[in-house]
Amino acid sequence: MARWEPGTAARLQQAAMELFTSQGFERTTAAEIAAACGVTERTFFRHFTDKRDVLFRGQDEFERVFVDALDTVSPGVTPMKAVMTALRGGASWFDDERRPHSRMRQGVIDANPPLQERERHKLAGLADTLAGALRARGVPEPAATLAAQTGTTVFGVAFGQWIADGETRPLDAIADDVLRELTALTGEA
Amino acid sequence: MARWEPGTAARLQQAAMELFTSQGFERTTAAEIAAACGVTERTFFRHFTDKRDVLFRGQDEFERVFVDALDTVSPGVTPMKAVMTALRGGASWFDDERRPHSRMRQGVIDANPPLQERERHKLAGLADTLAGALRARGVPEPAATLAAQTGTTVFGVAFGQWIADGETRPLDAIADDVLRELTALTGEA
DNA sequence: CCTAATGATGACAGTCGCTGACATCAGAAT
DNA sequence: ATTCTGATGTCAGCGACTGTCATCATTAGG
Repeated sequence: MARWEPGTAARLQQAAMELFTSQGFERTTAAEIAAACGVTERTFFRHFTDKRDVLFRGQDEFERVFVDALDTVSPGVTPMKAVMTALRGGASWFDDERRPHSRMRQGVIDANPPLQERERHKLAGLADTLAGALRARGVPEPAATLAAQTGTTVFGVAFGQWIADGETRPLDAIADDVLRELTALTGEA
Repeated sequence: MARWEPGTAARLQQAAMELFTSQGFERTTAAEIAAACGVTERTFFRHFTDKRDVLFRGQDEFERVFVDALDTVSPGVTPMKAVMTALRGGASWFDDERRPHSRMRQGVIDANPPLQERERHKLAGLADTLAGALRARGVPEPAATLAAQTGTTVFGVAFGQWIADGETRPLDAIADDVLRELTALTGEA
């Protein structure tokens, strides 16, 4: 038997979610989250780089799903098609079982500006990662950045729809629709 | 004659730019910036909501240039064309005289992750504002958000090119080129 | 000309986010 | 049995940021 309960990080994440939900992000201290798990504030900051990070861990793994999907695409495919394949790969990570949790999580983020700022930063980081992967495939700039950013835009809009009340379609299907809409929009200009 | 030197906020911004440039963002304290202008730390935080804000003030005015340009567009124009008009309006704000200052400023931001995060947040805020203006014009969702976000993507890429070394073309011309590239990309998918 | 309202600032205490340094101690490795 | 490892506790401390009250030159009003 271990000296400490395992999964401290996961328990801290869950405690943070509950506390942020019940009393808000600003009015929840890191020490409070830690105490809820029976550890000290110092331990909290050993698991997470800052207070916002507690809701965004696992993103690295999340990014890898996108990149792995992109790597399966044969070299000749156009950048946007490659990005859309990456998106569908990432979308598969958000299966129907995950939808309720994603809804709650997004509720917390939407209610707290500092968390929105972090989320946008993470999404931008995904775009940077995808752009780098495209450049590694030989896509020149600015096409690589444009395709990657456009892809994350599509993903973000589709995700917002996916967690909307009453929505039941899978994320990848929504993303396809959103891309069609965007293609129509740019085609008009 | 005024009791205090006027333009305290502007002097704080300039002092902050110099200190961030010479010794970095993290290793510059708010008290230090304030002292460089002969005021107290408390006064610094009366002018700026937080330390990062000192480099991002004036954005509200900056956003209005975009929206004002959008408002000049006649109602029947397609969303993307309307957004591109807004972009050209915003681009006119960055005239050639402003380019050296923008280059320095971007250098500081690129060197400091916390500032990058704030910049992305501000750019996202511009997208939200534009999307709202589009909805006010009768553009439905998700077209409004897509057009607005795509527009800011184009603007961001064009801006990055505009401040690149040796670049001399005006921002609006670059933005037009970037949009053409993006249209070509989406047309392939 | 006197007086009161204004408004940017100083002074100060305090909370909280976050870090560095060192000690602790159960279990794994040797 | 001893050493090593690694997650944790403890503690001191800095810096970001806020609430509160006092100050005082300027300005508006009488």
